[in-house]
Amino acid sequence: MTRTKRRSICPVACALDIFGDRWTLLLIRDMACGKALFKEFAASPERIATNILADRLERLVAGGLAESFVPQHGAGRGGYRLTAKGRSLLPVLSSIADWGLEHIRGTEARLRPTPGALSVS
Amino acid sequence: MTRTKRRSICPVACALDIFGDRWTLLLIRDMACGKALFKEFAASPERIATNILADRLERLVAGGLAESFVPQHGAGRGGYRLTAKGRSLLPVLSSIADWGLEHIRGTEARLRPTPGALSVS
DNA sequence: TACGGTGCTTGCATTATGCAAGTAAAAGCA
DNA sequence: TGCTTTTACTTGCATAATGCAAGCACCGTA
Repeated sequence: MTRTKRRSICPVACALDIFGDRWTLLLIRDMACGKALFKEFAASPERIATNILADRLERLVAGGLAESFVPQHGAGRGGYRLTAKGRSLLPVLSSIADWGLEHIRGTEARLRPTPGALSVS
Repeated sequence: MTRTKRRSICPVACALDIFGDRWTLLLIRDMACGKALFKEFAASPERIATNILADRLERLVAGGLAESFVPQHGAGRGGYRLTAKGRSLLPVLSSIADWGLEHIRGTEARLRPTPGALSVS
């Protein structure tokens, strides 16, 4: 995916150029659930490859959907978190989860958005 | 994408294995807008390659999201149309369109679902 | 029966993905 | 302080997906 020139003026087509792949929305999901560290994303059950993970984190930051942060008081590692724009994707995520739960046998809603991860810290 | 074995029990991950690419939801969009013929999909502004189009139509049918049909009275060509399962993706499509319209500059809602294409003919 | 349009398939180059391994820096521990 | 472990990536390479251009068979029309 080159993702440089837009394919049309359709909001769906343009949106899919941003998150129309198998991993991006899963990272948004993880961040919405409070995950922030590289190793936490890598430990998700889907087992994203680390090179893809690094690539997607970079794209998310470049696209303004996520941002990297370092803790103010120097304690612990930094990480990635959703921006307001990234959080605005939660209705999309929710509608997809609803569809999956209803139409794909064997799926379960394990991960739930954590209020803490969604508030502006 | 092998799409054979599921990555996890997460409804989002499983759903993305079905339509998590840059083309599938655009075909759902086109069908929802009343398009049915190969050439109509191929003529959409995003200009999907014909081999990808054939592949996606096959996957949509295999996944039960669309079905091919031939007109009863022999007049005209056949085509593809959404099944009930395919139509159930419209809320997902709608939430993505809403997000795109709000967050991607220059996008416009040109295509609108046609009631005729969504009714059980 | 020639002809154009439609619905594909095929070949090939480019790009994305997946897997395994490697590496530099930070964190933890003695 | 020095050593080890963990973390956050990067790199190399094989495989799969995508994109582009042709080609080809079938149908309807003339």
